[in-house]
Amino acid sequence: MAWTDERIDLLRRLWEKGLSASQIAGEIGDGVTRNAVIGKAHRLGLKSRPSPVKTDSKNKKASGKAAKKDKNAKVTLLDLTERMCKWPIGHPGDDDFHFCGKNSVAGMPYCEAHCREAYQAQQPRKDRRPPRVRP
DNA sequence: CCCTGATTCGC
DNA sequence: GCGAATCAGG
Repeated sequence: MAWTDERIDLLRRLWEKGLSASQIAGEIGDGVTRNAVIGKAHRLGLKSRPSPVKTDSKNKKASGKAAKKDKNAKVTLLDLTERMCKWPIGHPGDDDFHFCGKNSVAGMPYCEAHCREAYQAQQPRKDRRPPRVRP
């Protein structure tokens, strides 16, 4: 398969749209793996941060008109599932208190972004290059 | 075990 | 240029 302009364009859109590499790969199909997507994306000079899943707390900019989703769709504690980010938004007791609700990383209480938030930004990997052992 | 993107490196 | 394998991390 070749990266035609169309595909590249699609990749760009989806990537910037916030879809995960695996999602994009699945979207394109045709044997494209997430690695291929990431590889290409990287090559294209698209983002380069450690697993970003945008902390989109900020509502999207409404270009003129926006087909708003459920404005009252707040993720409450009761809406949380095992795989949802339990990052609190607002203060407990507050009327606006809700949760991030994004897909959380398996085993983690938060989504990747918030996990990283909870801990610390990833340290620059300076020395990482153990020679791969391959015949 | 699920997943994320990053990087390397033979092709 | 491509992407599988690998890495690093949660």
